[in-house]
Amino acid sequence: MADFNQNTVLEKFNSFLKSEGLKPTRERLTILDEAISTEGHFEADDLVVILKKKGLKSSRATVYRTLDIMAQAGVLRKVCLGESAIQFEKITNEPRHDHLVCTRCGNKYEFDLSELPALQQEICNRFNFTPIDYCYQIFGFCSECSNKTDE
Amino acid sequence: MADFNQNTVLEKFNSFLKSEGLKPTRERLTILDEAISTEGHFEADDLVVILKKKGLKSSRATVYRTLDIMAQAGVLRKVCLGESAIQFEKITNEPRHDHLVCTRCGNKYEFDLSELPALQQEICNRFNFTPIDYCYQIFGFCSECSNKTDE
DNA sequence: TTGATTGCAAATCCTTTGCAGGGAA
DNA sequence: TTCCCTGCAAAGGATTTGCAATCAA
Repeated sequence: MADFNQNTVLEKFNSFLKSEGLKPTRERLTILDEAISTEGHFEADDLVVILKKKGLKSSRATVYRTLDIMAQAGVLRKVCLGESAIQFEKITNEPRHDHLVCTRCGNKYEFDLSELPALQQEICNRFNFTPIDYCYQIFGFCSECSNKTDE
Repeated sequence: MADFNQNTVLEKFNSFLKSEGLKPTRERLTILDEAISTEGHFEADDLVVILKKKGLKSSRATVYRTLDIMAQAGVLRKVCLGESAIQFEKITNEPRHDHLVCTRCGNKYEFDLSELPALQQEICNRFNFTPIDYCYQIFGFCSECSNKTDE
């Protein structure tokens, strides 16, 4: 189970829906549930497949539409990890981690740069910018792949 | 004109081509030239349009293929700025800047976080990871758009 | 009832690919 | 001659959209 309060997430989602005049339909709640019980990253199509496998019908269009709403609601965030499809991950209360992405084997390694929030806030202050989210990845070769390098 | 040595870039590109057994064709050099004389970000299609406007014919396929080679050669880098198309920007010797992206109006603001390289290197050392490039953006509302916020 | 929501299929957008003709060594 | 390159058009993958039927308040 998730390491953060699912009820809080549900409330957050519901209150966002209400504030936007949207309805908490069965499809939306099912997709929310599946999305936040997924560890790590996933893309829209992964969810379509999982839901289908579980016999919970939700059209691809609805999944896309709902993921978008969840991102706006601050329940999920979009991450760019060099894949062609958009990756999503749930937003938790844990300290935010970012990723080292090996461009050779595709493996991803999480790291936690504790200094980043403060530095980031400083920049935003300077620009009078209200940060909502950020995206930070380092691309390169992981230790295994560095050794295979033939140059 | 660019604020870095174009000859160096040309040499870099040419030597990459040679090392890969590729030819410095007229099309490739034209595309290189146009790409590195573009300030800021652009996407593949922008270049197609510009080249067409200048009467320099280059098919869309060749532009895509060449931009990819340039990225491999370390002449351009791909940036993810929340657009649907891949954005490119030239790699210069100037200190690397990153972006604040306003998700409301789409404006982008450059910032320079001087502490980042050292922190990043520290992380890479810890993972024995060889960094090639990174991607860092902060999304939110710019000062103008914050004021318009209706919530 | 009324407006929001869904699923489907078609449409779009960005990017890649297959292939035949053209070009440089 | 032998590869490498190009342009074209078709294919591809991800995402969005139009619309009629359906659902929730």
